Amino acid sequence: MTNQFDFILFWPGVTCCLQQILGAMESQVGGGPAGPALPNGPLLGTNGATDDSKTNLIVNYLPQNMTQDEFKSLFGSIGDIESCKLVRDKITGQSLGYGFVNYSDPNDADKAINTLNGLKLQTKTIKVSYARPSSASIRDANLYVSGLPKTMSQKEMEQLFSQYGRIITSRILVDQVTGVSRGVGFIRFDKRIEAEEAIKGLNGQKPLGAAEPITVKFANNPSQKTGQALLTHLYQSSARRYAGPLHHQTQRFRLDNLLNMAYGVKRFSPIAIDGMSGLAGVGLSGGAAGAGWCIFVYNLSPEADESVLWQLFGPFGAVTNVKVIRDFTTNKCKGFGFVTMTNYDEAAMAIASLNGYRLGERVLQVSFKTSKQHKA
DNA sequence: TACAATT
Repeated sequence: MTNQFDFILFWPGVTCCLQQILGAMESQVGGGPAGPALPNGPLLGTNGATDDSKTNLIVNYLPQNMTQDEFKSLFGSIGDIESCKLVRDKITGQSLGYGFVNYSDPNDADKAINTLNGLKLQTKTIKVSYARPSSASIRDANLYVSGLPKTMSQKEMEQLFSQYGRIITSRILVDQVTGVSRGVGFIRFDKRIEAEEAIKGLNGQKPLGAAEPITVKFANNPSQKTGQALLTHLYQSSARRYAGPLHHQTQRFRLDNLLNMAYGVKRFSPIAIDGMSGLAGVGLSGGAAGAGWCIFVYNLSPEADESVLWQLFGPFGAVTNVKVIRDFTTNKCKGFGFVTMTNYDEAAMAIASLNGYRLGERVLQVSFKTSKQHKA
């Protein structure tokens, strides 16, 4: 593997070759964080001073499964490496998606930026740039921002935050299909104190003439996640659960549904009558899973997962998306979730049937999602 | 307990 890299990287069209080689590496959602600069084997001179500013690089957005050896091989193809480090989670050893490379020759560092920055590896486009000197003052300077107006661009967000300090990276998360903003983003400042000031100044504030205030807080660091939560997350990501005791219930729902239709239950579609004028504020929406009716499901147990929502709503018709809202730290369900259904009639039927339904010890409350809680 | 979002 290492030799393959060394050989192929001498040739033009490196991107294509690399993608073939790395194609076997498993794709993984979630980008690498723009990590804080970390000590990278500093070599202290006799005067005790070190200047790595022209040789030490930070590499962001590496594919999740790239190994230390592959990392070293890729960047070692440019020139002699003084040291390099793929940053990994302390507990699990998983790559955090970024690393550092310190070249012997500043010219090679420059060459690495010109050659490898923007290189596409699997689903990622890697970023290669000079690393800032390691310092406590630049740690924990990453902010998570939510409630942004959907129309706000990354540039506009930067303009809003730039009054508090130097921005190192920023990002607005977008719907993968439509490309529309999800109203959530990240801002990494150069200094932690700048991030603190931005929280003081902007958290709970309305940008420009925005209708709603934004939330600004320190971003959670994936490496701070507990090992248990991480394992739970990995398990939930890959496991496909099958219904146990729930199965007979879904069969009953399906039967109810068929009976209702067979006996001509009134199927009122406001769309056909008044063009949705009576439905302002309810859950018709576009989204990653396509347009549909978003349903709010309340009183789920902390252990609830997506499969229960599929099981409950699937029998009523086309379900394009389900989501259990979890606490980011504990991975426990926060008590509610969302279901998107394509057709109004089927969504209405599901709501009418499932609202008040007892699931285990809990009575579900099911309704169309409202855009704002204070609205009726 | 009541309407998300974590690169």
